[in-house]
Amino acid sequence: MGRAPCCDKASVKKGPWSPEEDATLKSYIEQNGTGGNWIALPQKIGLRRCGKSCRLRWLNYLRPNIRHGGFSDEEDRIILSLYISIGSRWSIIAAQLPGRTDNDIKNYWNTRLKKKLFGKQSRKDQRQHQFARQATNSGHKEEASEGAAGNNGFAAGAYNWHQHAMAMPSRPMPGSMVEGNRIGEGVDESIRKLLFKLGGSSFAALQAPPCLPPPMYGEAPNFVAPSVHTAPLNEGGIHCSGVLPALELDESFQFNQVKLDGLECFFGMGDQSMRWNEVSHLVCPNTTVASSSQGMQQYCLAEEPVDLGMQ
DNA sequence: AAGCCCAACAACCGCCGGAGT
DNA sequence: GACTCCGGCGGTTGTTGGGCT
Repeated sequence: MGRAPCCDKASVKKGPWSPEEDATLKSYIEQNGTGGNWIALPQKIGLRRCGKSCRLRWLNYLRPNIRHGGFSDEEDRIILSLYISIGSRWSIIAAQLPGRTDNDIKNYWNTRLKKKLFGKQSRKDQRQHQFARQATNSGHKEEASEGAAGNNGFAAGAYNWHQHAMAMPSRPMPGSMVEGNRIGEGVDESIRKLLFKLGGSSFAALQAPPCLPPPMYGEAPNFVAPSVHTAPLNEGGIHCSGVLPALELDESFQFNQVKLDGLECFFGMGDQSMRWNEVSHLVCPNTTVASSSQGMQQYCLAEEPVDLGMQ
C-alpha cells in the first residue's frame, strides 16, 4: 500500500501562480507565519493549492530577500567548489549563498553553469564567439572581448580551466560582497568549515592534505570523501606537510563517490578526461603546482596548513 | 512571416528522515 | 519499537519566450 497523497489532487489547482494567489499567501504568512503546518495552510486561507506547493512558492519566490539571476563569479566558484565536494546537495549549497534558493541554484547549475564549465556551447555563446572572432580579425579587440566574455567573465566557447583559473582572484574580490552575505572575504574559510562539518571533502583535503591514514571508502551513504580523515589533528594519525603528491589528489578526485553529474570528464568517462591538477586552481585558487626534483608533480599549498578546529 | 528549436525558469512528484504519538 | 504525518530535498517535467531557419 502506498503512501496517502498529501492533498486531494483532483481539487487542487496546479500550474503557475496568479498574482492574487501570491498576494493571499504572502500577506497571510507575513501576518501569521506558516502556523507550523503547510498542509493545513491552504485550506485556512482559501487557496486551492497543495500545501507543498504553497511552501515551495513561499520559499522560492515570495519570501523576502530572494535574489534571482545575476550569479557572480564568486557565487559560481562557491557553487562549483561545493558541488565538487558534496555533490548535488543544493540546500546546503544554497545555505552558503544567502538570498539564493536551492531551486534557483539547481536550475542555474543544470542550465547554465554546467555548460559554462564544460564547454557545451549554446547557440548564443556560439554567436558571441563568432562575433568575437570576427571583431578580432577586423581589429575591434575591445568589442571582441566584451562580446566573448560578457558571460560573467567566462570566455565563451570551449571552457579553458587554466585560463579561468588564472583569471580567478586568489582571494574574494573586495567589493564583490553582497551585504549580509557570506560572499566576500573569508569565503574559502567559511566553505572549508562547512565541509568539515559535513564530514570532510576533497576541497578540505586540499587546504590541509591528510597524508595518513589510508582512505576509507564508503563510510557514509551519498557522501564519501576518500582521502579525508576528519579526526582532529591533535589526536594523531595525521601529519600535514602542506605538500601533497599530485597522484594522491588525482586519486582522491577520481575515487570520490559523490554523484557528480556533469563531471564525468574527471573520471575518465568523458571524451575530454581531466585530472585534478587541471581544475584545482578553480576550486582552490591558492593551490599552486610545481615540479619536484624527482620530476614528480606536487601540490604546494600557498597557505600554511590551516587549523582544522572542528566546531 | 511562420514554424521550429532550445534555453531558462517555474512548478510538480515522489522519496526520505525526523518528530510526535 | 512501530506507526503516522509532515517538512525537506533532489530529480524531473512543463511552460514560455526568444532566436534561428
